[in-house]
Amino acid sequence: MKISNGMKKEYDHKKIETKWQTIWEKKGIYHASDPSISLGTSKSKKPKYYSLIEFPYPSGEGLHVGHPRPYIGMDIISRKRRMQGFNVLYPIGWDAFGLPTENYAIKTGKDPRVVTKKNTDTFRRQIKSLGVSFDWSREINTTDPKYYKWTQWIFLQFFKKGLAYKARININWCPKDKIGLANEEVIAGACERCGTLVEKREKEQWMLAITKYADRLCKDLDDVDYLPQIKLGQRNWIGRSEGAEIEFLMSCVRQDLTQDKGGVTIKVFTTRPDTIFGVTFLAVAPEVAKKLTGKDYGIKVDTDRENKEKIGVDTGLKAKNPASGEMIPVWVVNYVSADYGTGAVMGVPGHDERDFEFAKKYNLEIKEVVIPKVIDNKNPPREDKKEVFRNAIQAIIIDPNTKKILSLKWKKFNWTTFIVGGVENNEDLVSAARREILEEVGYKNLKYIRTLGGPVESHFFAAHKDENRKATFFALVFELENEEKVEVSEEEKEKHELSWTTWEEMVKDKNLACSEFQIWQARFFNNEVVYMEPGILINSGKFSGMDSEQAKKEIIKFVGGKEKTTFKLRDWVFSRQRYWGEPIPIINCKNCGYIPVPDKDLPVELPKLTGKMKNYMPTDSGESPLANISKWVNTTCPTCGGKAKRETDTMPNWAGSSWYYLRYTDVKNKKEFASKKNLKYWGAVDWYNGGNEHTTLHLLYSRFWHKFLYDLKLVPTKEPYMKRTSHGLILAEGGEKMSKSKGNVINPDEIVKVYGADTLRLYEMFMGPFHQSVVWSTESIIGVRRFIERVWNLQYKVASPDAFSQSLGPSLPSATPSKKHAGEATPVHNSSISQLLNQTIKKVTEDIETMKFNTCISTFMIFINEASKLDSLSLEVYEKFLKLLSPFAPHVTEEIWQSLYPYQTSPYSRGRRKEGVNPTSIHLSKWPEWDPNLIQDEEIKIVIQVNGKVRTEILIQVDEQEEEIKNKALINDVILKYTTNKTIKNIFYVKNRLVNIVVM
RNA sequence: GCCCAGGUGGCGGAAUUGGUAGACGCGAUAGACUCAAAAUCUAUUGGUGGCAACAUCAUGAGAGUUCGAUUCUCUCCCUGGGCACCA
Repeated sequence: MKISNGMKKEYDHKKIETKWQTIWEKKGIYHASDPSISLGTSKSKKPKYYSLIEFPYPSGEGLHVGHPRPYIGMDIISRKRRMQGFNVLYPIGWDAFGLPTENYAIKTGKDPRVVTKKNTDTFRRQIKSLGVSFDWSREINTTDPKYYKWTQWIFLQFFKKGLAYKARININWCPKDKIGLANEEVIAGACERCGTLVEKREKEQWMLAITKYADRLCKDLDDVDYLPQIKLGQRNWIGRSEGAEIEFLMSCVRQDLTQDKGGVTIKVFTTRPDTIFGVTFLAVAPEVAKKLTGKDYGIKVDTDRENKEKIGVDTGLKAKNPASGEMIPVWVVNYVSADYGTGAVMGVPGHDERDFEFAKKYNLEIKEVVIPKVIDNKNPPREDKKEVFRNAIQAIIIDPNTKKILSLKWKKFNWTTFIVGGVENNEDLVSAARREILEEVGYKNLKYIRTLGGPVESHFFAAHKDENRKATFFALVFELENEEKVEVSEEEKEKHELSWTTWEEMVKDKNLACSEFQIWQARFFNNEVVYMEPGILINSGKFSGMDSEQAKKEIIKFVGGKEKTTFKLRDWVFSRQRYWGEPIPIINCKNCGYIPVPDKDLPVELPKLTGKMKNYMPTDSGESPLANISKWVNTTCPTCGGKAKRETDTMPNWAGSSWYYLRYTDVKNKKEFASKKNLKYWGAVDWYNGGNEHTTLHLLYSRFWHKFLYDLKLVPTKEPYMKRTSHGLILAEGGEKMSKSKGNVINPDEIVKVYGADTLRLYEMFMGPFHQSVVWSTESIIGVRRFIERVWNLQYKVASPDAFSQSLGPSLPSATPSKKHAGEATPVHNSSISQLLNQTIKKVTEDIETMKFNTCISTFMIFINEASKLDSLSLEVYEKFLKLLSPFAPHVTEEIWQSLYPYQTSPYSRGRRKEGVNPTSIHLSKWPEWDPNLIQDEEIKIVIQVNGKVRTEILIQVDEQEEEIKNKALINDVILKYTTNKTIKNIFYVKNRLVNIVVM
C-alpha cells in the first residue's frame, strides 16, 4: 500500500530550495507572456492578471524580515492566479534614487551608482532566496538612464501642457547645512541630519499642478476597489469642500486703494453661507491685512504644534455685511492662513468653535442664527392635519436639595414631559414660564436660574389638540425655593401627576415625550455648546425660518457670491537641490526662457562627479551640487543656439515611482515608455498591495501622473490600479519598528539558513492578519517548521499508485473524489478525509482572496493533523492538498510533487510518464476545486441553550425539520432540568446552529 | 484637538459578520521512547469553586438594544498610525 522504495528522506530545506529556484529560473516558469509573443499560441487565450507590490528602495542595510511580507502575500495571490489559468504579470524593480544613498555618498565620497549596484545585488539575492515568483526578466531600476529617460520625458509633457511651472515658495532651510530640506527631512521642526532648527526661506521651485486634477482624483475613487480606509485617507488629503466666495465691501481703507471704482472688497471663502447673518467680524490672514493697510500687525500664522492660542489685532477697518448691511470690524488673526481659500473668513462665533473661542477672548459679539430642528419620532407630524406655529417654553424645575428635576406624567397619553406652555403676546419668557408653572403644578416660589441657550424648532403632532405643531421652544431652568403652592384646578390635576427624577432616570423613561431632551441635557451640563450642524435659520431677515441647507444657495445668490469648491491639496513641489535624482530636463536661456531639452537629447544624464568636484553636498547657496559642474551646466539653447544653462534641480524620489508599473509592461522599449499594444493588453494593475504610509503621497502622485497620461491618450485606463490593499508592518520583538540604529533588525538570511524559505514564508503569513502590524517572534517560528515536516512525512503514507488506481478505478479521469470509491480503499477514514479536504479547498480558495493567509494556514494544519492520524492516504487527496499549499510553500510542495509524480498517471499530461523524467511543475498545475456535495456533514451537532446559556448539545440530521429539532431539544434530559416547573415563553431555532429555549 | 486602525488566555491570534468565545500555533505541565538529553509522539492547559459531573465569572471600562452581543448603539479609558486651526 505504501510507496516502498524503502528510503525515507529527511526534509532538508537547504538541498531543496536552491535546487528549485535554479530550475524555475532556467525554465522561466514565472515569465509573463506579452501579447506579441503569446499571439496565436495557447497562452493568448489566457486572461491577463497584473499583480503588483511597491518596488523596494534598496538601502545599504539589506533586507529585513518586514520587507518580504507583502511580496509573499501577493506571491500567493499571483501563484494562485497562474494555477487558475491566468497569464500573470508579477514584476519587481528598484526605486533607487533617494536620500540614504546620497547621504552615504556625501559621507564616504563613493559614487551612488556603485553603492546602488551593491545594494540591489544584495536585495536581489535575498529576495530570490525566498522563492517569490517575480518575473525577473522585467526588473527595472529608476536610476538607470534608460529608465529615467522616460521619467524626464513625462515631465516634459507636463511642462509642455503648462502643468509644470516655476514658483517662488517657502521651503525648509537648514542654516547650518545650508540646504533646502524636504518636509520628510524635517523632524519636529529640526534638520534630520544635524538637529538644527529649520527656517523658512523663499526659493524658486519647480511645481506640478496636481490641484488641476484634485476634483477627478477625488471623484474617480468611486470607480476603484480600494480598502475603505485608503479611499478615506485620499479623500481627506485632497480635502475637497464645497462652499462659496462672498465679497465684503470695505470702508476706511488706504486712500490709494479706495480710488478704485467700486470700492475695495475682501473676498472670503465659506462653507456656511447660511450663517452670514451671524457674521460679527472678518478674520484675515496677516498677508491679506498687509495688502489692505500696508501695516505689519506682528501676527504670525504658525503651524507650530504647541502654540495653539488664538491671537488677533483689530485693524480698525470696517466691512459691510452684504446680507444684513451691518458694519463689522476686520481683525488680523493667527488662525487663518493666506494659502487656503482666499485668506479671509467670516467670523461666525455663534456657529464656529474657532470663531467662538476668538470672540470670547476679544469680547466680540456672538449671534445665533441657526437653531436645531427636531422632529418628534414618537409623535411625528401627521399628513392631513393643520399646522400651528407657537412660541413656547419648557420649564425645568430643580430641587436644589436632591438635584432632582420635575416632570409630568400624562395620564391619558402615557407621556412624560417637562412643564410646557405657549408664550403669549408681549410676554417675556420668564413670566410665561412662571405662569405655566403656577397653572399646571401650583409652585409659587421659584428662582430663575437661566435659559438653556437659544431656541429649538420642534415639529410634532399634538394629540390633545389634534393638530401639527411647529414650536420654537426655549428651556428655562428654575430652582424650587419651597413647597408652597396655590391650589391647582381640578382639570389640571386630572391631566397629569408630578414626578421627581434624575436626568439619567428621565432619559431611560420609555414614555419620554420630549425630543429636545438631549439638547437640553447637553446644554444644562455644558453651557458653551456651539451649534455647528444644519438647522433652521433665525435672525436672518427674510431667510428666517428657512432650512439651512436650502438657505445656503439662496443666500449666495442674494449677496452676489458664487459657489466654489476648494481643496486642501497643494501643488506638488517638484524640485530638490540634490545630486541623487533625475535631472530636470530644462534649459534656461536668457533670450528664450525655459526651454525643454529636445526628445533626441534625452536622457539628460546625471554627470559623474570626479576629482575635486567629487562632493555630493549641495552648494553654499543651496543649489544642487550639479551647479558646481560648469562643464555640465553650460550648454547651448536648443531654440536660439545661444549660451544657456541647464536646470540643476533634480526630481523628488516620488517621480520614478509615479509610473513604474507602466514600464513593467514593456521594459526594453527604446522608442516609447511602453508600447500601446502592451499597455492595452496589461491594462490597469488588477491588484496593488502596499504600505499604509504610501496611501496618500505615492498613491495620489501616481494616480495623478496616470490621469495626465490618460488625457494625452498615452495610457488606456483612467485609473492605474483597480484594487489596492495594504499590509501591516512587522515590528521588532519589543513592539518597536525595526531599524539599524536600534539594533533590532532580523535578517531573513539567517532564518532562511536555519529554517528554510518555506518556513519563513509560512511564518510571515501565519503571524497575524495581513493588514495589521505584528510583532516578530523567533520563538514561534518552530510551529510552522514542524508543520512542514509533517507535510513532508505524510508522503510516506501515500497509497501506492496501483492500489490507488485500483481503488479509484473508473473515476480517475474525472479526478473527482467520490465517496463510494474512497470508502473502499481505507474503509474507516477516507470518506471523512476527503470531506475535510473539500472543506479545506473551499476555505483556502476563499480566504486567499481576502488575504486571510493566517486562517488558511491554520486550515492546512487542521488537515495535516487529521491526515497524520491515518494509516494511509490516497494520492489524489494528498496531491490536491499539496497544490493548495504550493503558493505558500513553493519549494517543499514542488519537491514532494516531483517525487510522487513519476509513479503516477498524470491527469495533466497524456499517458504514463517515465520515471525520472521531469513532469510539469506543481506551480503550473490546475488549482483544485471543491465538491459542494462533499462539504456538508450528514449529521450536525447543534447546541441547546436555555435563556441564552449553553446547556447541552445534540446531533441532528441535515434534513431534519425545525419542529422535530425543537421537540428533541424540549425532551432532552439535561434540558428538562432547566425547564420543569417553568413556563416556556419562546423557542428560537437557528439553522444548523442552535436552539434557544426561553423560560420564565 | 480631529481622522483612521486596534484592545479577546502566559504569548501570536480564531470566531461562519448577531448564534457553542478562545480554532490554529507558541509556551507550559505530565507521560511514552532514551543510559541521558534533544527531537518526536500522547494527554492536559482562560480564571474561580468542586474528587467529579457540573456551576460560575470572563472578549479595555460602563450603560443600552436583543431570546442571545467579541460582533450593533451611546459614553469613557488605553495603544499604534496619520493630519495640523482648512474656514
